[in-house]
Amino acid sequence: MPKIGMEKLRRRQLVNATLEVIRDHGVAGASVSQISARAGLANGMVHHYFVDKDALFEATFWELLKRMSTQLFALLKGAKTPLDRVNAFVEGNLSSESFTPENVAAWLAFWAQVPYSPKLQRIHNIIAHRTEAALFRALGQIMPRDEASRRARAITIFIDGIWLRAAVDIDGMTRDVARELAHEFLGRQLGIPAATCTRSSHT
Amino acid sequence: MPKIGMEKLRRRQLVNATLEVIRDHGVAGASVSQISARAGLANGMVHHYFVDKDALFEATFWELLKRMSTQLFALLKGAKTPLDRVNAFVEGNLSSESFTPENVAAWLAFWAQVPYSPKLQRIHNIIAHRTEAALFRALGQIMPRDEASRRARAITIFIDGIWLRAAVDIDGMTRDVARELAHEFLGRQLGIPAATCTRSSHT
Amino acid sequence: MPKIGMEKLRRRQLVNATLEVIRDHGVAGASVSQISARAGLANGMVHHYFVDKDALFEATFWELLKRMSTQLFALLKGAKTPLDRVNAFVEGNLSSESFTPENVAAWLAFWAQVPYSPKLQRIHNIIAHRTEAALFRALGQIMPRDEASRRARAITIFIDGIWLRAAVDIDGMTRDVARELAHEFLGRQLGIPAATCTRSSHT
Amino acid sequence: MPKIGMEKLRRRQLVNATLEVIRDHGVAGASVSQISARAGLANGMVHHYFVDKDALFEATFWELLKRMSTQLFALLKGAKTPLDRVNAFVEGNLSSESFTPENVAAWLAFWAQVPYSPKLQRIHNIIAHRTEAALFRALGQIMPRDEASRRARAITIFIDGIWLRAAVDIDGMTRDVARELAHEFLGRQLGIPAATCTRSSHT
DNA sequence: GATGAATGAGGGTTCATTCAT
DNA sequence: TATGAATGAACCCTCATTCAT
Repeated sequence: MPKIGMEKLRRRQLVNATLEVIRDHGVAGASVSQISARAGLANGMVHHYFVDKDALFEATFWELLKRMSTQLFALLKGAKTPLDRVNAFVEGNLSSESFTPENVAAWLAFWAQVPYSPKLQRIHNIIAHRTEAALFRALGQIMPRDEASRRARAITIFIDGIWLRAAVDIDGMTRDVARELAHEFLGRQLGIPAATCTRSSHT
Repeated sequence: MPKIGMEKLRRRQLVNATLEVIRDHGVAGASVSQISARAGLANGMVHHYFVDKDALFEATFWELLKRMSTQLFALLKGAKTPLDRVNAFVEGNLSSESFTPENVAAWLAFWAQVPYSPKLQRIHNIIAHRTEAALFRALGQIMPRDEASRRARAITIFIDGIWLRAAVDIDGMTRDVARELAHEFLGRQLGIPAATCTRSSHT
Repeated sequence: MPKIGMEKLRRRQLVNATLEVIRDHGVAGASVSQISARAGLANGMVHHYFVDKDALFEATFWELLKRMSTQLFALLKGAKTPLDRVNAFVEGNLSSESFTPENVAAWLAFWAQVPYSPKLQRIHNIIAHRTEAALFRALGQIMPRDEASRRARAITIFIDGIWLRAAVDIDGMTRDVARELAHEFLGRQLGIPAATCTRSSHT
Repeated sequence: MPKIGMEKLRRRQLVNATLEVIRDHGVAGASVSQISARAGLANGMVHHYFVDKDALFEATFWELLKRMSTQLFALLKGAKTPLDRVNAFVEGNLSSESFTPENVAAWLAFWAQVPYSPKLQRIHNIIAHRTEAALFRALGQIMPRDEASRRARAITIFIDGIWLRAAVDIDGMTRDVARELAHEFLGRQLGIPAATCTRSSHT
């Protein structure tokens, strides 16, 4: 009998190792040898479980987005009012599970690759659309549709900006600072004092 | 006889070629041979005028940021009122000289490298600080200092978000769309209807 | 309980798979994984039944030569006159069991390896000698010994040439063409019109 | 000024090294590192002068065929009578320049690859056709066309058989033996005593 | 100043082989 | 017996960098 159930474990190991290596050394430093070493596995294992280095990176991208959207949609589910849902959006995008140095670094790295990889582009489009749509639905209940659309866009852009900033200024852009900035921004977008919004946050 | 003035020309050629190659193939594809080929020069020229590939990239990052701030500070100079200056800030960051596919792509690429390169980090810090300070000075004339500081930060974050979006969605984020988004955002930040702000824009 | 008689079956499976893979992808493409996959077995089975990949190839070479000589010696046995035996020699070497794309491809592949593998060399020598000796004995009954020796050599060389041609020109060198060529050649070697020889062919 | 005219030299070095390595270790052992080491060059030089390992092998195949046909067509040119030309064909194919262990080994190696490489197949077809046509033209002057065609085929097959034999039995199949065999065969094909033919040989 | 030949480390990948199950 | 997970050497190839010219 062969070792069973290794696949899932190994794939997770490798994906996690990829995220760690990217965080520590950037995409340029994320070689197959570095990654497998970090995972505590032999060089060849990468190709035992992934057809390609690209496939590993793709899987890592998916994992990254799963981490983010899992949290996001969980919070969205628990939200009662439209306003709650909008707040959940911000909190989900800046939760302690999502907004980690690891995720931030990898996210930026992948983002920079998107224009040159049809595969990543596709994944990115799916997620970006899905996420913005969730926000749009929430906003659509408290304002006209086209207004909601424009505000949703602005909000996601701002949050992207926060992530971007966090990548280069990990000390200045802590999670708390990020959330404060986001909620204040949200308040202005919705015409509500920031304090009110922030109060409803949790985590 | 040594050709005088070649150095400046060659360096510019190589820097421009670097930007073009990054735009077309990403950082990963920006090899020394690709770059020198694009510049119409021999392979070895890169190391004749730069100690390193890193040095070339450094120079390219400088050039990139120079392109952006040149326009910005020119517009700032021409601005009369504080509000003009704030608008100039947005226009400068989204001018037709700055906001090109080439610059956007390279900017994101370098941004992703910043955390792993002290040199790039240093450059990035200098420029980021200088830019945000300019905005802060303008805002400081129409609101309290700490308020101005926070708003300046929010505005730069939002503009970064726009650039980021442009990098992956070059069709959806044209310069016109970008400017509209930025001015509307500005209006909310300053408590002024967007239309008013936008009207004062030029270029 | 150990399944009895598995060994023989498995070895045959693997040897056959090797021949098929070589036919389809060449020796270069005949990796252990390819072969075991083709045999419908797990990767590790090869080393369960053979010490080496080399050992598997060795066994495959034996099988190949066995296929060829089995047919040959069966036909020789049934031959009555010396001339029958000579004809049987040609027919045996070009029988429908021997002269298959699979065998031809593998035969050439192994032949090319012979000079670099003592093991294969030994096998090749044994078979080559045994085969040529059989032909020599038949010819020895109708001509002087040294004449018989030289003719035997020429005939085997010609038949090898036919196999070679078949390997690269499978369409031009069908079995029928091959047999016609061989019999005509035989006729000239024996000073007999080809037609006479050919007439005695069967299969 | 760069080192000029290196290309031709380097390519020749690499091609020769390839032939030597194939002779000594077989195709399987002809790795890029082995080849460049044998050529006294760095590993990377192969890809400086050839796009591929395949391209190097292709060039080597061409060189091989050039070596053979150069000699062949030189001899053909010097031949006066049709019979001379036929003899020249044999001598050309077994000349001391062509019929070397190096060439024999490489030729067999390439031949074994032909069925799996369209490129090699094409090259092979060109040469095979050209060579057989030369022989056919010579024979066509002393016998009916269809007869000439069949004999030409038989002769080339026999010579291929000799080369094949030489690959595995370098001691038994010296050039002298090969020539004797070929001329005797030729004699039978043309209905002329071998001695007559052989006498006209040189080198 | 300028070329591109040359180097060798490191990249991703394949593969024969071993071994725990 | 049989599996396929695991290893690590070796493969082909790319690349930044150096250097003779």
